[in-house]
Amino acid sequence: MKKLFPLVTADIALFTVHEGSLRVLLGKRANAPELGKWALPGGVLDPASDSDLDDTARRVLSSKIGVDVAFLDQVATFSGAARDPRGWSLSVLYYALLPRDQVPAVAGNKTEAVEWRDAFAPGSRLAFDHAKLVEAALTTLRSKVVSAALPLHLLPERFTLTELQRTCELILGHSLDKSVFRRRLKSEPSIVQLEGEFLYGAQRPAQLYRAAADFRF
Amino acid sequence: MKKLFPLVTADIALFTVHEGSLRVLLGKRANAPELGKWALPGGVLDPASDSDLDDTARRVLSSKIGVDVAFLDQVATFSGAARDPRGWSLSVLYYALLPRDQVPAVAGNKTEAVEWRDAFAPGSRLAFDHAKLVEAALTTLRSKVVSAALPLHLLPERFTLTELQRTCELILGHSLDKSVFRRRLKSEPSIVQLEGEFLYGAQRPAQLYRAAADFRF
DNA sequence: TCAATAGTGTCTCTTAGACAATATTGA
DNA sequence: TCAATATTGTCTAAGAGACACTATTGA
Repeated sequence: MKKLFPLVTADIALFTVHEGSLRVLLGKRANAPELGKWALPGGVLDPASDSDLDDTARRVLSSKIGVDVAFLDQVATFSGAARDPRGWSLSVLYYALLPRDQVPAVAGNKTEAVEWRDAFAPGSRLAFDHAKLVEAALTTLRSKVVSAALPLHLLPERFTLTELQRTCELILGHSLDKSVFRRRLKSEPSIVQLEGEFLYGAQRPAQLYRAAADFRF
Repeated sequence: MKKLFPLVTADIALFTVHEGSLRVLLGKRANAPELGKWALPGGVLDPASDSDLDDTARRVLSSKIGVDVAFLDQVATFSGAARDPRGWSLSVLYYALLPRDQVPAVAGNKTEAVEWRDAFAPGSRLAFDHAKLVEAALTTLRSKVVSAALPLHLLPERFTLTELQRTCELILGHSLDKSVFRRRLKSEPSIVQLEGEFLYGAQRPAQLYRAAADFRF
């Protein structure tokens, strides 16, 4: 007998920047089906406790991964009879961004096996259709970088323009012109200069910035 | 007792151009809840016959409205416990485009009450959260017009550049410069000039064009 | 001829892109 | 001083926007 209801889940592509590359978090599946394969973190909707699917996604990240992300948004919905051996399933895919200085929090927390994989090459044999999901999340992420200040969500609270540029470059996959990049930021209200605060290194100090107070997206 | 499974539906914002404005199709609800209110066409997923949710959407359009659309794409997914009095529900919202010369086919077919409403003012008291859904579909539609040749799906097979421009203007809600518009189309491979074919009216004849054979988007 | 719309040309201004030049630190 | 990176400036070319101009039909 066929099931009358689909399995409804929220899956999350959690991105961060780690060791100089854009990463996505994968977990090793501890249950059948696809036991032992790597998959995006996700969980089944619980109508009793989730007021909507965003809730489901946040609950999964909080309980399974141990992080509460500031930024979470939908990518698309994947559905069908063929994508999960248990039968008809529907996954709403989210993408979330974790500031790179919060990466250690993830590694420490859990006994379950999780890995930060290179987002552009997350591995060849992911569970279910998750290779496709990663691809889709990456496309959405990229499309947002062009116009918006989205990558602020991947940076620490205080950052330099060079750091912001590097982050954009990592996501886009190609280098940007320093001069052009800075010129555009001049008219970007979501980026605020921290008057008199600098990052000191082995060279000329770099001006520090922060996201505007009302910065949301 | 709470339900353990959400109600999964596909809702469709079917757009067309009619009498000089952008329209969206609404149907009068014939069942409770929200009986008598106007809503986007939609239907419950049938796992037995739908291979994925796109299938559900196409089935709804075909059976309830009587059209098979060429273009159908996702907008976003709306979910939660509060949006439908029957309980936890999840709707994947699609938008579809109907060429304006196929509008009569819809009107004729059905005994159920359907109306082509102005997409920017579909009415104040739509069923459920459908006013929000229309808004979201409209935003997506607009965002696609800027860069792409999407409005081709709203035009007859053969069309003039002025017709194409008017259609873009209807969607965007503001007028476009003729010269700029045509200049951009010069480098648009999805639009093909029909050599020697013209539309004759009460003035200078207009060159006819068609969408490129491989045009999908 | 005129009205009406199709289609083209031209000017300016903004901005992207490339790249050079300058500035400021620690070593 | 030099190495390294931050920050700014300059030139050019492409494109957007505004708007004027020409073209071609039916009445």
